[in-house]
Amino acid sequence: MVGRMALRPVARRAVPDQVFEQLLVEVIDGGLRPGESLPSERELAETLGVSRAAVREALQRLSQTRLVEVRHGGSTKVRDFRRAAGLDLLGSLLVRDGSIDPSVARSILEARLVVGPAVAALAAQRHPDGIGGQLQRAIEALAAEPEPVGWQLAALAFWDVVVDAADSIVFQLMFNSMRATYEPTIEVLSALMSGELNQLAAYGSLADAIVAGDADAARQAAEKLLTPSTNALLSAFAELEKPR
Amino acid sequence: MVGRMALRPVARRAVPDQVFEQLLVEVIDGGLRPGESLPSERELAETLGVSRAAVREALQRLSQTRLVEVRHGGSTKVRDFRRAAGLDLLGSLLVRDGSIDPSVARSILEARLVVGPAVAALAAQRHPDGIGGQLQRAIEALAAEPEPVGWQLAALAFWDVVVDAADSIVFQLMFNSMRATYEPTIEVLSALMSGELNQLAAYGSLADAIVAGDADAARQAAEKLLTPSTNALLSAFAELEKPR
DNA sequence: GGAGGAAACTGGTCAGACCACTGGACAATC
DNA sequence: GATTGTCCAGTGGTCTGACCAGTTTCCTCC
Repeated sequence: MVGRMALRPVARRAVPDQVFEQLLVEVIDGGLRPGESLPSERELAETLGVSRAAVREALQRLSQTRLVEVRHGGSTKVRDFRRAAGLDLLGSLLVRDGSIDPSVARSILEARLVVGPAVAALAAQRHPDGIGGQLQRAIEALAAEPEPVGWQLAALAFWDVVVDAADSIVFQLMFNSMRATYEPTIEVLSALMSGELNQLAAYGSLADAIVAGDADAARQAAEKLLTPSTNALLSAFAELEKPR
Repeated sequence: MVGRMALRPVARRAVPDQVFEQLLVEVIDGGLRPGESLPSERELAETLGVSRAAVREALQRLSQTRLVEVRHGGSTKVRDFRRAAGLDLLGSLLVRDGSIDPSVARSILEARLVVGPAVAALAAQRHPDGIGGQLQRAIEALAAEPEPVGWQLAALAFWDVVVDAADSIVFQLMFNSMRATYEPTIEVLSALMSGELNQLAAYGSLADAIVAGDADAARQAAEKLLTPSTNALLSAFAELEKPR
């Protein structure tokens, strides 16, 4: 029975995870430049004091993320992640050394402002059966949520319904990638956004437009919903980004 | 020295790749349903006649793709890939049994029509130094290209310049994911699009708008550039998608 | 100088062992 | 009777060391 001892779960990270992260940082921060060869697996294993299997696992993950290129018999080479990596790398780029990279955050907000309204319009265009009830329930959950973090999660759940209604696998997967990027930072960001987002009415308008099947209205409602928080955060991050 | 014998390189796929693909298909096609448990690694290894290391590598790749959830001590469970997987799964969804899934292709075209103009607008808004020359060279390469496949590659190179100019890491990574999805199918799709895309002038207008820094004009030029091929392919795929 | 080929790399795969964790069965306790 | 604690079988995590399969290097031989 723990009282107010403020105990945190012990972070017990897997060995290949640690190797992966070390190499990831090297690649992203430019310690290993594109075209450069990595040390051999045996060498890395010895250097890091882990088994070759662990190194292999890490390298293979880097390979799947398209950060390196592994060739049987040859040496493993670093790729240019800006030209090769997929959207799933975004999380690693957003959070660095435990803090948020403002330029990446800016980019995320920009993209959200483009994609959100488009998805809303598609959802309205298709407005599948039952969407009204789902949106209703999502909004009720939103209204009932006192905590900022819970509010963010409820907002994600709302958008989840919208994305699902849009019936577009690409936007669905994009949304998944974005959520995977966003969720780990939710504690930090929800604090910044807490004052901005209590605009239940805007969610209502968006839901109405989707149910009505009015694509243009849905697009506009989504823009209206996203613009305030986007601008607020954008200017906050622009401030941080100054020493560029 | 091989003459015209039409010999193809022997496909010598790595063992973990084959295991990965088998499990991937099971998950995507629903042979393994979300929440369901996979057989243990030892069991899979025996069933498939490979070492446990190979199975582990495949499972770990599935895990990174968020298709399964691996828990130390517990069993590995299938996730709902539609709700969890990232944009990098798109390639596996687009091409199935060697043929293209029309509903996925439709979704890609929709997304392209949304994101392309937005990226063009951003590129115009920022219009970095030297962008004019880069666009010029990309267009020249396009003009000089006789083959459909090479034309598609040159078009990708053009967009590469645009995306780079937009200075948005999110759109850059999205573009990378899309390109990774598209490139393997380029032989098939370039044939479908060959008649549609010889609109060099549209590329010119887009480049002009970007160089001029006119975001709205760039957005419109991009729409004008993408709309014809989008509609052509969309209706072609809609035809295929009928028996839904 | 060029072609061929050995040798010393590299990554790929396997086998088997042992560690660390989970979850359920079961006994001890209240 | 419900709760707590313990144990144990099964699962994934890691290591070792060996061998296979490609690449690259470089040296020999023509």
